[in-house]
Amino acid sequence: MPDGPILDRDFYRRDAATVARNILGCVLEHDGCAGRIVETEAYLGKEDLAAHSARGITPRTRVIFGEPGHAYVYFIYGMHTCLNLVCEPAGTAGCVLIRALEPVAGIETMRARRRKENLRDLLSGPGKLTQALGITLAHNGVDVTGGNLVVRLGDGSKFKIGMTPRIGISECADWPLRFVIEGSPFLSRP
DNA sequence: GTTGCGATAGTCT
DNA sequence: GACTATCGCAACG
Repeated sequence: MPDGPILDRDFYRRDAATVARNILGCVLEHDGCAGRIVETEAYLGKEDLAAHSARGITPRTRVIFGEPGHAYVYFIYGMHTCLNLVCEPAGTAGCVLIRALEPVAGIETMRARRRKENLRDLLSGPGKLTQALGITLAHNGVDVTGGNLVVRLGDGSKFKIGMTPRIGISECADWPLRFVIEGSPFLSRP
């Protein structure tokens, strides 16, 4: 299992694009399953019309405006859940969508949950990784700086960061806020 | 390997 | 009542 230090709240108390870039290579861990973060997207506050927080605080978006270092989990397309990490100081909206991971630990459990054998089918998409790790709507609002859902610092290995437009949105579709570990075989899309 | 489409339900207008 | 920050499978080449 990974043993790096858990990222603290100050790590998340910055703008979403900075956190999205800096969290690449870190390890997301939940209940014995873990994966290295290889793909993220930043969602900003008010001027980012693609963000759920763009139209202010609602029952659903409340946690995005809260303390950084918490999980924002939402339900989409009638069958999938996606995991975000809340950034920016309390009162300011901003979050990072975790889009893809490289399998690190708990691989047999993840295979069983996904009903797929191939490592590249386990965590290569926002809906897939929540299913593989066992993350549900019950995790909405939980603290990720301590508990059974945490992010740890990576092993320090070097990689090249790529920037592209975000996937699956129509507003602000040309903003380069998707960050990837270039060349990783575990991305949701190259 | 690539493209196209249907499934399915919460959230907001 | 419209619209999704998606996925998997079927039909092609």
